[in-house]
Amino acid sequence: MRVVRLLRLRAALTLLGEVPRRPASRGVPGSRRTQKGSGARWEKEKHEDGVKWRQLEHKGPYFAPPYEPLPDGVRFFYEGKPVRLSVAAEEVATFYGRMLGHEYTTKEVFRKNFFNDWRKEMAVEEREVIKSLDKCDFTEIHRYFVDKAAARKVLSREEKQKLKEEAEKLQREFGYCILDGHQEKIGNFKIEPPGLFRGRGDHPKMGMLKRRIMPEDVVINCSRDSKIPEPPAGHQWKEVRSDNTVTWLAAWTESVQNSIKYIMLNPCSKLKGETAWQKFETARRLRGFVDEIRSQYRADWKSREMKTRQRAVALYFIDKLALRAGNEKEDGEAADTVGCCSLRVEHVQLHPEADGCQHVVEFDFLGKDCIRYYNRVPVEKPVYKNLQLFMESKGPRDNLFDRLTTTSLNKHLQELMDGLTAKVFRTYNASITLQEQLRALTRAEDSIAAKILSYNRANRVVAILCNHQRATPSTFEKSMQNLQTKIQAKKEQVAEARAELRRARAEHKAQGDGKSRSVLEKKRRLLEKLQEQLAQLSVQATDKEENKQVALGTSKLNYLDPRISIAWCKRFRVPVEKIYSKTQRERFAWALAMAGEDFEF
DNA sequence: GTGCAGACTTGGAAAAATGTTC
DNA sequence: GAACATTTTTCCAAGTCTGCAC
Repeated sequence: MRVVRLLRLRAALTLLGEVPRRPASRGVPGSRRTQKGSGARWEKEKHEDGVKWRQLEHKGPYFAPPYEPLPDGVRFFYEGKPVRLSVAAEEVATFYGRMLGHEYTTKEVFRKNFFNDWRKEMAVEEREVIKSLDKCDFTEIHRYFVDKAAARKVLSREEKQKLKEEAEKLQREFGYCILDGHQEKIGNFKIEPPGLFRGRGDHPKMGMLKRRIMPEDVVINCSRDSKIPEPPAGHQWKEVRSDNTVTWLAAWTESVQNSIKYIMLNPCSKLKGETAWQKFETARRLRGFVDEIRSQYRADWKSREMKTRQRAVALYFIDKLALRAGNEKEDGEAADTVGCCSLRVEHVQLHPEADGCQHVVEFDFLGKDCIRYYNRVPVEKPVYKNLQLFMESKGPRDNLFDRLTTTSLNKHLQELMDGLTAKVFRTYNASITLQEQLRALTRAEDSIAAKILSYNRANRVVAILCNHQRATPSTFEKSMQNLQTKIQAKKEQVAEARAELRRARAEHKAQGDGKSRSVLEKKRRLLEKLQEQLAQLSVQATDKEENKQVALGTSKLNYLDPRISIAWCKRFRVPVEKIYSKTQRERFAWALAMAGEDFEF
């Protein structure tokens, strides 16, 4: 079902993609064209190459509170008998216990990894006893956490207020830093608490123990002359360094994948805002190059070199289908997912004819986060022929583009345009699509609600292009039904109001006095109001249905140049709060400061 | 080229906050 | 003002891409 829906929406998208593109109007960061008001905060500050700051001062990260042992009444059972666990073993048991209702705990890999790591935390005697997860009973632990969550929900107003104030205090104390003389918000000032690793899809490491991070694991980054953050009492930092070519404040190595995690600034900070702005400027710059790049890769489909042909076909997919680059992954370390360059023969099927089109390529693979990408696309004949060639005498597990890597692809792109990489195409195509869609869908005479539907639809076209999917919300059916009930009720009200208006009209005709006239006017206004409400409700229903399995957030936050949306709001008199929430407006402060209603991507 | 570490962006799910209805 | 629905924010996993060593 989902696949069919996406396919249909994609077909519509392809059609709209045929609309001729308007010539680029190029704006340079800081140029008059793109700016309105001073935007001074967003003038690029002159740091030499690679330097991110002159001054960085902060309080260090906030650590998860120490483990609180379970109360005596909450027991763990093994083979039906209560077993008292050591604190270390109990803590890890609670990580599993609190997840009992979750699907993860039904997965064999998760269970196996958890049990394996749990046993490492046990004392020798515990290990002697606890030998099989199937004989473990965590239900009391689970219930304890469920009750605890429920108790939090029913706290009194005062108690809730107190908790809120405590959180705010924490935010004030650890949530900000000073960067080059300005106070900036930190994105994630809390060190990740210990728990069980929740890898997505068929992740081979799911269920493994994510160790508790101690100050001794943490590297602090701050300026030499600043007040060095105090480690928690009785502890010390792994290292304190002063590296102003990076933006992170603190870092540690996570125990499951052995990768580095960072404390970084919030997206509303100047530093993050500037990089986002730069990213969109690079994508805008691509507008001026894209025609030539397209003609070049088309020419390269006929190259004598296999490597060049593969690169040209891959680039075509990246451009046309907004596929990700697809870096190589170590097998066994993560779920088996692919992007463009790592596609295997088994991920594509060639159809000489399908859906009434010639040369159809069927893609079916798991992309980032194990989200399935399924698409059937008619391609140009040389692409089709090349794919046949690339697949010749290969097994299903072989790489489709065996002569291509993301590094070589990006090296090539860099030669075509300064700063160009595979991902820029995603940004470029997402933003240009939003702009085109808004132009095609918005009508100036529409109501605000209808304009917002148009905006969401434009946003949705982009999300579908980028394959941003979500699980259907669990409450979807029910809430849809509620909405339908509401619509039905409103329809009845409208019918009733219409009848009343008819009666009032007759009454006025008969009486012809001022009183009946004012009644008539009142009835007319009522009908209008109800009709408007009905229209709004049905718009809501349409939007909801179309959005069932599409996630709009990622494209909105990462791929769509906010200046396009802001300009649209200004042009069509839609309050920007209808499009961006408070945090989103803070994140896009740079764009709000500079985009006028005539901004063009 | 290839492998790896590091730094940063992008991603959906889950939790929390807020709004609506009875 | 409780119960439920919806929206917003937080969380942290999973990508991209660069630079360096060999």
